[in-house]
Amino acid sequence: MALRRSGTASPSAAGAQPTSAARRRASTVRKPASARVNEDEIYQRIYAAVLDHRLQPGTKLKEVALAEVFRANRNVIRKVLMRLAYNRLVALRPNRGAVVASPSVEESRDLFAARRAVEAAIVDAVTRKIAAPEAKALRALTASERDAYRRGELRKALKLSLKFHQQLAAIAGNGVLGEFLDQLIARTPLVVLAYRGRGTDTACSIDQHSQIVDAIVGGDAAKAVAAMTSHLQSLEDQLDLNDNAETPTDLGTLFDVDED
Amino acid sequence: MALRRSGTASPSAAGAQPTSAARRRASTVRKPASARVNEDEIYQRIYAAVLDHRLQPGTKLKEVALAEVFRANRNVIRKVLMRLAYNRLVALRPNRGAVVASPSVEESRDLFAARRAVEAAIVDAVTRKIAAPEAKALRALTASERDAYRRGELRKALKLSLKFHQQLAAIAGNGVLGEFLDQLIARTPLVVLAYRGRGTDTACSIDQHSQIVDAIVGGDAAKAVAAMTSHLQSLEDQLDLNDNAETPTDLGTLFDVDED
DNA sequence: TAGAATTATCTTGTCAACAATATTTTTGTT
DNA sequence: AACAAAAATATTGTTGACAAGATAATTCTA
Repeated sequence: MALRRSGTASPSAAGAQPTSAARRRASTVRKPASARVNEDEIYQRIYAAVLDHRLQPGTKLKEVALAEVFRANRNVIRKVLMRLAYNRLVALRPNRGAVVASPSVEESRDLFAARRAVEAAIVDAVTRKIAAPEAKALRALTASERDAYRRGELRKALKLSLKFHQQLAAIAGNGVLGEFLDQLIARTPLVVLAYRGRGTDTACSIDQHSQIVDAIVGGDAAKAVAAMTSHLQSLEDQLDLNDNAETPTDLGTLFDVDED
Repeated sequence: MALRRSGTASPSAAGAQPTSAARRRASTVRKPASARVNEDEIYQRIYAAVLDHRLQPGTKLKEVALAEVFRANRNVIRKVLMRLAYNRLVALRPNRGAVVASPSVEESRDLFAARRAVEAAIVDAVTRKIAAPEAKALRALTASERDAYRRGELRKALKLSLKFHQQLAAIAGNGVLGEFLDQLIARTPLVVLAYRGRGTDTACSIDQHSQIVDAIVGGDAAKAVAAMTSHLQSLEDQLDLNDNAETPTDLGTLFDVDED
């Protein structure tokens, strides 16, 4: 039997085996199928929402609600939630659904300790194998990072800061450590968000990045590792242990999906 | 006291209760639905099959076949495959299904390098915070490990060897690093299997474990880290770069599910 | 007969209904 | 009125069917 490429024909004309009671929704409202969002975009959207503080820790992420918002199937939502759970951005409780993760103090400390371990190894490897063009690229990266910060483009500066760490991992060339760093980077913002002190800003990190590059191009692996370690330590030191108030957000029109 | 994480680090739902309505299949299949395997067990079963060389790298893992073998739904199989893919034991190609992963030489090297980085950090932390009872437990572990090896119980010895590394992670108390180690440990056997030289055995590792413990209880962090690093290095050095022949196995009665 | 295009089959991806569990609301008792 | 039990609702988990895509087989042409 040939497969018909008949697009999205409505299955109302299925006269052969209408055994199921699926036709109850046959005459229901038909949304003009505006913007169907695919899996990766849903992931990014929810992730960004968590990072933008629009979804606070503890917020329940109900499958049907998300499915309706993104015009996606519940199956897709479920997959996305599993991915988010894998990165510890949401907690998946059996039979009780998903909630935005609220990392504990201990977990936060562990996270930074892990970053120190992983990024120390990365910097060590980079120092041993870096070539001239790569060093130049690192310099350019820190330069544009500083530039963005001076212009007040904090969002861009933060993005470039992330890219700096990822670029180091790329130069190191260890795929496994690179994956680990990706995981750590994905989890870090939630921790920072949960425990940041009021007066915190990311100013200092830029100079520290430059110092790391200096040590790397200088060929001093121990110094480079130390620079990276203290950099991450200073980031952790900016964190606080105050109460994290929970004000459960409604996720109705939270995502700016064009809802007609 | 050992803080014990859940066996394999996985964000998936753990509580699968067999309270399902299995009676509905009474008329469909002639045989009375013998052994329905739950998600975790399926994971372990496939994982063991990969490690036991019954499923060679490159073997396609078809969803329906697995579902029939394990008397499970395709959805469950899919979830298991996602977990396996997350641990890089299978490769998940879009629209083309899952195959048992065949780690490259480069990936294998990266894996061991990552293990050195992660376990170095673990050993360092252990050395700084270890207490008397924990040290005693480590001693006992290496002792029983040596015992098992001398008795020729290689399987048990290998298991205890794994436990040694995990025990260190537990003592270190860093959950994030512990998760990473779990991932690395899960991936290691496949690499060893793919690239092991013929004359390789795990004899030497036992003495090295003792040396690591010696350095730890001696309070010499640098020495302990060096011992762990060289231990892992020696494991990697036993690997080979020969051709890995692929003889695709049929997964028919490969799993010893009681198929009546 | 070899190779390419087409058809057929197989496999994964998507979907909506159904079942089971958790949560909320209501009702009854003290 | 407050607490507890029970019903009602809501949410997650599971299942089978259908659609889309990929692989294998076949046919057609040179």
